[in-house]
Amino acid sequence: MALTAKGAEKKRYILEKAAAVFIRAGYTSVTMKDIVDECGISRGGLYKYYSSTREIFEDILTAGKESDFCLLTKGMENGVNALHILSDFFQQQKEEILNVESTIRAAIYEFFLSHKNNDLLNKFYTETAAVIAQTLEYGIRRNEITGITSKDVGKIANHMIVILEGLNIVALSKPVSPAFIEEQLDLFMKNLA
Amino acid sequence: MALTAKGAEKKRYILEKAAAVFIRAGYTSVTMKDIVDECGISRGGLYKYYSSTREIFEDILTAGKESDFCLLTKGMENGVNALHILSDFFQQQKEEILNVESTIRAAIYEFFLSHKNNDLLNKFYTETAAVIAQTLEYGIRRNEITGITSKDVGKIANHMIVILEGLNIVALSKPVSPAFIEEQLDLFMKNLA
Amino acid sequence: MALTAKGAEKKRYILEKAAAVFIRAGYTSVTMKDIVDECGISRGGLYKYYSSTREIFEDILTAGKESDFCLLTKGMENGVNALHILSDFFQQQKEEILNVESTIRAAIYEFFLSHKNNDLLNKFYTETAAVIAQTLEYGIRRNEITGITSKDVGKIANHMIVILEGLNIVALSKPVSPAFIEEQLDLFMKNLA
Amino acid sequence: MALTAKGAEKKRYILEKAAAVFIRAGYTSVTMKDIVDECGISRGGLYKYYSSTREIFEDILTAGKESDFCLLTKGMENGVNALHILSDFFQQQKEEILNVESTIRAAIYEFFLSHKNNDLLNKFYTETAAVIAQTLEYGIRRNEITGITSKDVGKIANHMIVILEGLNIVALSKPVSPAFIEEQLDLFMKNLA
DNA sequence: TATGAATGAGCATTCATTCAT
DNA sequence: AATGAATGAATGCTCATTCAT
Repeated sequence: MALTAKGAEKKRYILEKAAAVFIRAGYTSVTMKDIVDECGISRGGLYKYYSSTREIFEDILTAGKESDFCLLTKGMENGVNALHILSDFFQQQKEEILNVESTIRAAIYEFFLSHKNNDLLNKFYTETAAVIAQTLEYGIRRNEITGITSKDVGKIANHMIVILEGLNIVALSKPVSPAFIEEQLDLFMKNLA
Repeated sequence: MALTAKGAEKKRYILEKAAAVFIRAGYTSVTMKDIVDECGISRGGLYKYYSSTREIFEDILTAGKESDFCLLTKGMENGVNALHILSDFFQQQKEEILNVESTIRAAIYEFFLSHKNNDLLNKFYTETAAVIAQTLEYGIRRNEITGITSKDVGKIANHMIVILEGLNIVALSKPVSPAFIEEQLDLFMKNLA
Repeated sequence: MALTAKGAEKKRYILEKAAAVFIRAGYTSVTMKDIVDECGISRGGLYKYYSSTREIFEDILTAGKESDFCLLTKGMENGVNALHILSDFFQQQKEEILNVESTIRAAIYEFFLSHKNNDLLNKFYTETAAVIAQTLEYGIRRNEITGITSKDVGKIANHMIVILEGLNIVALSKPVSPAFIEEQLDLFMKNLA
Repeated sequence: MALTAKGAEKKRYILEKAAAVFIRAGYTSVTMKDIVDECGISRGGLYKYYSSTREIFEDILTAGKESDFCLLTKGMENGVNALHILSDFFQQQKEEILNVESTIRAAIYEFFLSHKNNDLLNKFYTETAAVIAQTLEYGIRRNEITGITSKDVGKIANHMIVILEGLNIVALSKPVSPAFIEEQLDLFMKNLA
């Protein structure tokens, strides 16, 4: 049965409330009841739309995707200097890492660790790497990035993902300072200059 | 009550079997029953030694510690060339990352994500960073590492941890090739030369 | 969450069935399973309303209160002769003592013995003593009770409770005859004449 | 198998330690493990002598019996004034009631309430009543007790038991003052004068 | 549609009891 | 005899899931 407009709205409402739960409590420990309570609806009402926390979480991920690297695509569309684009992107990532405790990131790791045969994270990495690579190519083309050649962009894009993931994990193990993150990102930037 | 020799042996047996379960199934989904079944003992028999999967897991972590960076300490004790030490260490890390699916690493991430106020991982990072920093100092002192000065070793040691953690996470999201890992580690090595 | 009318009815049903179990089996040995079985509902169904036998038992006590001394308050309200009121009250107590094996009294003693820091029984004694004292005052005021003065009512009211409790305990240890109880209550009555 | 002298000694040791446990924790909640721990022996060691807490408790009761009314029998043997004997007995009972929290009395009630078809308490009451009755007869014979005649001694002896039991129960529900107990016992004494 | 009471499968946990050493 | 590790039956308790209203 196709969802009516009203149904789609209800789903959005559920995702929004559920996201708050996942941010607060992580992934594994969240029960359908937790989400029912947060939404203020009935069990039956929730089950009409979703039959597991997994389904809900996957929908949250799908809905929230793109937003991460739209800074990059928008920047290229607007012809912004590649180094500025990357700098803005890093700034955004830094903010996220500093506030990692109040983002859904921990839940995402839990989710993907507890569903081994899941390639959502893999897809996300591949897509992000592609957009970063595009940005690098864009910067090389415009002579704004000179430290690397076209053949290295894949490697460097992956390096960036590796470093950002590493920073997130470390930040989840203990609060980190802005200086720590800047230092680490600077080490990456040295690859480009 | 102090454990008898026999009791200690039984504990070791339980840890070994439980580790197999955690490697196979991660952390959160593992139940006391799973471990009971794997051990081939009775419920009461397990509870005599451990009262929760958390307790068991923490004991596994404690027992398995140190082993990770003993390559570094041993190398320095034996006066090995710093670059060789690091190279060996990378080789070891590479192997672990390639086989991350059959190590307990995924369970460790799950464990630490589901017990937020836990600083085991934090401690582990701090200790590892310290040993890496020592190794870098050692290399600088011996003129084997020339690309960095003493004041950078902390930053670089942390960078290494960030990259290794990032690689592990990425490797958990999809199988990665040896080439991929080498490529990424080489980017790190460029900082030292 | 406030209970719906239906929920309140279910609770009453559970209390009724549970009371039968407590009367039959006492307090300590009763399990949630016993009550589940008696109610003919599921475990989860019971746990929705109560999470322990203790909670259930406390609700039974709360629900069943007052009834014991309403004979006294009603009598005074209706201007009945004090000695008649007491006589009726004794009659009621006698019946209860004779049938103590099929009342919840044994369970009450068990309950209160196994939860030491519980002042439900204490409260019950205090309240009962107060109503008895009121009745005695009432009788003295009306010149129906002449053997004691106002200053003795507290002592005598307590004496009554002591004797009633003693009779209950003795009756629980072996079946007693109506004559035995009458004899003992008469010894108390001699204090009033 | 008859117990050796050594076995009998071990049993006495177990009973002594177990009594401490029952005084501290009541009857129902005590497990064989609690007693094993208190005795500092092995499970097997305990099971060699006793196979349940019930058996142990019954042995404690049997061993401790007589002591309660030996004051009465001794008094008569020594030709003490009946009113003095009773006064001493009351004094003893008062002490026990005041310290009821640190005696085995609560455990006794729990024990007898949780084993309905048990006539130990009944027997105890019958025996105590008999000795009290003897003491009353003795006092009547010696013209020390004048308020009652021989035909009332049974009734009065039972009354005494009823009041003592009532006092114990009330004292278990809340700490009582010496004055409270004296007051109540005085009301009883008025029957004799 | 929406509700939330009811279900029962499944894991957690405790203890009396046994038995190889 | 004494030990205490091991057993497993029994109960506690939670949740995903269903379904009558």
